Amino acid sequence: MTDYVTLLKENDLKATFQRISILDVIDKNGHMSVEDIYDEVIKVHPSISLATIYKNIILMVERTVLVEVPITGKKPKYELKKTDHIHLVCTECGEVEDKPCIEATDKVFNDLSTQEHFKLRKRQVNLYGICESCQRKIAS
Amino acid sequence: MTDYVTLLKENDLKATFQRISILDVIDKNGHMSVEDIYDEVIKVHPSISLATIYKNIILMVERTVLVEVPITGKKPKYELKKTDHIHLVCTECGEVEDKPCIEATDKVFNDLSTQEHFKLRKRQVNLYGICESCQRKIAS
DNA sequence: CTGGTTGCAAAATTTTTGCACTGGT
DNA sequence: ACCAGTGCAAAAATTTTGCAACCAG
Repeated sequence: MTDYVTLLKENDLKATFQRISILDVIDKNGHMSVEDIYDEVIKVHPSISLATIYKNIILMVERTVLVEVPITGKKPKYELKKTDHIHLVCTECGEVEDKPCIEATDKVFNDLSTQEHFKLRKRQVNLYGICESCQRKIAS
Repeated sequence: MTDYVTLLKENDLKATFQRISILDVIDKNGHMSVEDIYDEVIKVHPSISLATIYKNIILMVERTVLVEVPITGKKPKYELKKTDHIHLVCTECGEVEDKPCIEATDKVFNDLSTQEHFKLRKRQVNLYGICESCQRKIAS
């Protein structure tokens, strides 16, 4: 996915340089907080304002171009909308890695919802722990 | 669990009326934001300050007496530390319901972590949707 | 008693808003 | 050219901090 112009227009959003830049840095960096996004976008567009970042994130989340990923003890991060997946969150370095969903667990969650008469709309699985690279750093 | 005094002391926290009240309202109400907690505690302790709520939530989360539950698009909520469980989050009324974890999914998450050389510490499963009671309200 | 805790008020931080100007379509 | 979108500065909301008074152990 690199055609942000089309993506934006499909969602009735004008394809401004600011918006394209926001999508671009999120795509490159994976999972970013508002501050992270601002710090990166300002490099390619020095006059952008934080207010514009906020306004656009809110809009793009509403249109589900972006997805908010809430994380225990941290500011929420934002990622591009993609197929459902699991997050591995490293509590040492803060990195968030995506892993594909697993059919077995999806079925269990669907069954649980049915049983509870709960109309399931969205699954969110975060696994917190220490990533391989941080484990090495700690060991040494 | 009603012996908050012991719980606090076990965690090297003095058993003040403020802290006991915080634990008490969370136990009674289940999942609460900082504001929610303040609004309830002030009923039994009118002179409590928001700063005290903040300071104590931070402390109690550090000592894992409380657990932060981050929720998409909302302020985080806090719950008493208990055995692992799944959250059903109603996007209509905001209610959060606990459901026991399921061995099958836990095993899958453990296996995934092992395979990725990820040292798993904590699982967090939030299922977002519409609860039974809100479905009825919408239908009528 | 005494060190941890509280409550207040002030500061810092984060997020939202209003509005004149700009730029995409 | 029109109107959504931007950027600024100001306001609002949220969270943190410093400190004198207080109280649990």
